[in-house]
Amino acid sequence: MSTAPEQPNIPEKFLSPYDPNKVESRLYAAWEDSDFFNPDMCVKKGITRADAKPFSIVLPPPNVTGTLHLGGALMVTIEDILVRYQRMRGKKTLWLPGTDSAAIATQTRVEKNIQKAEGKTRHDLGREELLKRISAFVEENKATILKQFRGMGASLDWSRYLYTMDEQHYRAVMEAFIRMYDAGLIYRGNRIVNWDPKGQTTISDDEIVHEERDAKLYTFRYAKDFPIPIATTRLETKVGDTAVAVHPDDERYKKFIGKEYDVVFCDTLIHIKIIADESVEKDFGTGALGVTPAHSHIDWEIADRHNLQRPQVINEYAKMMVEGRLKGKKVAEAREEVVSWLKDEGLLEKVEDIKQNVATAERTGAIIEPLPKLQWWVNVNKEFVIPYSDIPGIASGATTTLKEVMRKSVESGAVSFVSERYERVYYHWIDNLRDWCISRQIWFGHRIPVWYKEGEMKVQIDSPGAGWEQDEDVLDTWFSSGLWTFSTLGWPDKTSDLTTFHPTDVIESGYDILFFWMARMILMSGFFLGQVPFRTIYIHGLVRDENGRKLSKSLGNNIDPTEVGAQYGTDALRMGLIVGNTPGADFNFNPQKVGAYKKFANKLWNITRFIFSETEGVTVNNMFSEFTPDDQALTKRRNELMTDITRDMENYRFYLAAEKLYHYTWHEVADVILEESKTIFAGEDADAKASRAQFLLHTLRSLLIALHPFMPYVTEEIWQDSPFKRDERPFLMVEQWIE
RNA sequence: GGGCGAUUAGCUCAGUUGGUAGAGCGCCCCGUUUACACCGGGAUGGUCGCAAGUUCGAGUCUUGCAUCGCCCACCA
Repeated sequence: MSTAPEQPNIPEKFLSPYDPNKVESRLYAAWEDSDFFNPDMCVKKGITRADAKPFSIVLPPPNVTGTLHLGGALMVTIEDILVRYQRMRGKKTLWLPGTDSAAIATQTRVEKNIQKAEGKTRHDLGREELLKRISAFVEENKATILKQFRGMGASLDWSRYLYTMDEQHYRAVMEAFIRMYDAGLIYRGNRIVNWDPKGQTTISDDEIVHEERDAKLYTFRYAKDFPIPIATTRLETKVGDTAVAVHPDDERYKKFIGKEYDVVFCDTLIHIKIIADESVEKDFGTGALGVTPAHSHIDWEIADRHNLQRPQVINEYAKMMVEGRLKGKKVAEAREEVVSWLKDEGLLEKVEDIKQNVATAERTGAIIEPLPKLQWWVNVNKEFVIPYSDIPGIASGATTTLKEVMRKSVESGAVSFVSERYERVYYHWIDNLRDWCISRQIWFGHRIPVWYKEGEMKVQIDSPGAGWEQDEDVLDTWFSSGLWTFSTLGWPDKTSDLTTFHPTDVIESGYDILFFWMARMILMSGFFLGQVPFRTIYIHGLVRDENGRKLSKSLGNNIDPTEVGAQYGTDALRMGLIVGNTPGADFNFNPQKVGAYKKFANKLWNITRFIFSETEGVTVNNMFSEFTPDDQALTKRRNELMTDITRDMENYRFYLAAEKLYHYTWHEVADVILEESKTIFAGEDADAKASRAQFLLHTLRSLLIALHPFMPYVTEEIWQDSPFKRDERPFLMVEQWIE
């Protein structure tokens, strides 16, 4: 390599193109070793004032056994930009990392592995052995995701890292269950649940996806002398009917209301009462609804109102439980059997082809069987006294409900959305919220702290003694995730972290888990602390490919952010994910764009090389006041830009700030100002030279600072060999922001 | 059935409170190899989905329409 003799003091690294691969892991290690990711250390080392305003954000914990996908890379980028910016603003900044056990997903995967390798099911292994295997699997896999987050440049405080199955979080979950139970908000009840016959567990309403399928709508009578024909798609459930509901104003059926009939339907004796219920649609089907309380949510509610029997006729394996010709048949076969029986009896009046939305389990794809089960529930409508509340509109000591807590937290503005339109979606969701089923029939997770012995029940963490059996079920993963903003800070202990950093400032996540997670955090934080969990919700959209298609392995268009980062550099990847990405909207990711930002990193590198070589021997003078009129004008323009950028940062417009900085750097500084400077430096005017030298140095310094949240690596790498570096602040990462 | 969003250059998208339309990539021409070929200069390219309204002025606000997409909802 040639080292130009006329540039003796320029650090040699600037003479060859910027190479991210030579820089990134070294710099990340240096940052991490410095302890400046930890706000306490920043205070201790004099970087942050002890009385500085705190800024905190929790990382939505990724699946501990997962790998980083592009959506995750976007999440990390946005949050790191936010955090680096706030840290440079001088705030006591905490970004708290963690990983999630992802109970169902992880257990399913381990079970599958065992099935493949050993041909055994979890029941062959037993609970204890399975949990051991899962734990080993987690240990083996968790390093990957943590390494990938580091690779993105994430300035997370690893000293506070928490895994959802760690002791600290476990205690929080147990405590939460017990306190909610004591407050009367958690109850055990035999109620209709969404049962996943494949996964053999209950799932919540939010874990259901509706799929449109072709179905047949059958119109039939229970018996020859039954007065009202009814329509249904699920003939096999009709052996579980206990009523026929009609609309109270329906002239056709008014005269039958209150009458009761005993009929033998497909070998099963059923007792049908004709009832009137407002929920029945007069114009659909025959205007009469066969009520199957045990196997339909709506019918269950009707049964509540009319005090009906609720015989269960389908079991956990989606097979018929009745005697006779349907016995033991799967639901689909049973349906065919009922059809042929109806035909034989001359009871089938009509068969129509319709489109139907079928509820399926998001994870296993199985068709959901609604059936009654003894489960644990959180009552979202029951009143309780909130001992302490910071939530506007709910006073300390007031009587309220969890639903009201969720609504008021947002309505009052205590929690606000960066994209306002999500607020209405949120209210809509709350209004339709039913009691939350929190028990799951899997083994990996937080086991319900309830003990039984001879009909007695105790709610406590440890076994009450010999002969007591613990509840078999574990808690819904979202029950524990809902505590995340404060369990990570040490709750239920009254820690100084909790006082300092809660409520957190921002939660940042994709809209796919808005309700799963964010709404539940609001619920939990409101109940346990009387606080909102965060003040601002930043929702990012789905990352798609450049043609707007979803990224998926099966489509073959999956993009591994780690590979992209290795090819173009992490800074370029971050820019490619941010520029043009509006909060809340889906985003099409274009690898070519990332290529453009790789060039940009190099451009900045070369701007540095030029400026350093032209200002050889010049001392940076922050108080310099002898600017030429031209340089005064340029300084004014630069200052205005920085003010503008700061405003964008404060308002979460990172996509704009990044683009403006890009444009200014390349097309104003490099293309115009540097070209013009060549003439000045070649000329004779010493004052103009001195002025321009100071201007260029000040400008480079500003650019590095403003670009650092977006492109942390290249800016830090330049800074480390620049005259801007100060002894008391060894990294650009902890330098002060310029407004 | 209810709600939400989108429609801007060939492609993918920005455009923050209304003030003569922007970026990346692509395409064409020219130049440069002592900051940078991970380069520079220039050119081409848009009736901002359609229609009406408010305004001195509308991509931006209002209304209607069209097309596409998403979310919610168990018409059994």
